[in-house]
Amino acid sequence: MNSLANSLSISISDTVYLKDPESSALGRRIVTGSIDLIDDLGFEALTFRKLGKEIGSTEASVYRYFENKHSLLLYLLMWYWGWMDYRLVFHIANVESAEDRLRRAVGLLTKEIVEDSSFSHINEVKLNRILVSESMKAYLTRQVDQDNRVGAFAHYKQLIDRVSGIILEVNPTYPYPHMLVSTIIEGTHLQRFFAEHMPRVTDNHEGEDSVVRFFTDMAFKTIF
Amino acid sequence: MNSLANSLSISISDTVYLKDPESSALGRRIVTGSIDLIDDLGFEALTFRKLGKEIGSTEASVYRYFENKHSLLLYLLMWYWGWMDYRLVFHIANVESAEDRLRRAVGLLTKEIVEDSSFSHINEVKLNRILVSESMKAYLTRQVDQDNRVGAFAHYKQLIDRVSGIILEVNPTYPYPHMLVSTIIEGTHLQRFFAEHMPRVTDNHEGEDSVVRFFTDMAFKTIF
DNA sequence: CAACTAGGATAGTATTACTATCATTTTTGC
DNA sequence: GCAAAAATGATAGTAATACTATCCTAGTTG
Repeated sequence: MNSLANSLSISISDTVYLKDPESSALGRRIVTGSIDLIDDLGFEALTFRKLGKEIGSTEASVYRYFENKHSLLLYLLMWYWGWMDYRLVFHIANVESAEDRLRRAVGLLTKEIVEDSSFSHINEVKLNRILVSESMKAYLTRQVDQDNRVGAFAHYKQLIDRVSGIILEVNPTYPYPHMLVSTIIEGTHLQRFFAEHMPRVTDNHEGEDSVVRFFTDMAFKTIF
Repeated sequence: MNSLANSLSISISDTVYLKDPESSALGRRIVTGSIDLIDDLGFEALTFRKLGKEIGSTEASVYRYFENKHSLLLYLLMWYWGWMDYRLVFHIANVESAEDRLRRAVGLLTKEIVEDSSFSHINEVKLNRILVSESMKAYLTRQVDQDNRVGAFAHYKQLIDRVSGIILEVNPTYPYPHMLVSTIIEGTHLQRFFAEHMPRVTDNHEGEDSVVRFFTDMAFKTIF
């Protein structure tokens, strides 16, 4: 997977950045550094001043790449969903049975990412953790319609569409495939957050990944 | 329901406020005004300066009731979940069959609130809208453990426990009742948000409330 | 080698999130 | 009905944040 991945890049709408961070070493340091800092301090506590310092650059330079930290977060999420969609395509390639493909897809969406593929300057383990606690803040804003219009959620929607398509292959009459998939995706993040911070509103059984189990079981029971 | 409700108040942990807003006219205006303003502008754009102005008071006075706007949001959410829990208890009282109780509970958790019961200075329709777009921001923070420790999520957890209990009555061996209930609650908010802003990741069929249908169907298929 | 570009250094502005102080009004206890 | 206490208003001040602007220097490109 490594060598292929090296020659492959995830397309990000140029509306979320001022200058493509892939186009320079500084840009890549901004992305890498922002992931480290958000993972460390949380998105709210991130400032471009701190980020500049972290990567041995300045506030002003960071502003040349991203309009503000909201756009930077959109960039990271867009990368993540593009990456997930790409992983999904590989993960279900050449699997004959639609049911098997669905099972694999749900597994991919719900499993925690514990290993950095290190195929880029982006640490996917950290980015996955950021998704859990920060991704909802990216769309639960007053700007969501505008962000949506310029394509910030394109990969996210595409991924959901792709899995919905598999659901419809398994049962063409199931009426809520998109709702089911978006519930699984966001529900996974939420349950992982709860497991860590509010265990009383979730369930965690030893010897299994309860999040994967719950959502897989739920999906297969629901669609029939 | 009105007269009973008048003599009944929802208990809010005194750790989320500096001075009980129920204890004075100004306090109640702060609460009412904050709901109006958050509904209008969004939580992010709320400032205590604006809120003071809105209610014909001052920034400093608002600060005498709440340490900051995060605490104010916790207060509103705590009230909401206390109110929902209270409604739930009435809604399922004297219903014999556990399955019926569960059906009613899921209905209550997933239906939109369209009518202000006007049994207090709190507008429940607006508050419900605030829940949809802002509630997750209240716990997806770095402070969540501290907020949790001082009881900010007590009503929320109690409500989830209550519904989980009904699920276990219906099927005592179902292993993920809390996960299911919290998924339904938060999933409802998310799907309502998506319906308005990102329709491609949800499903909405005419002539029905698809959110209620989806989650009810999902719950009953899942627990067996 | 001239011109352009990227990035660094620094300073400045408006807004925000408070905190402090003091005057005034309202409430309460007697 | 009055003195003491509490609540609120008015105003000012501070530190941090989220930018914007300017200017300088080091590459890089043609």
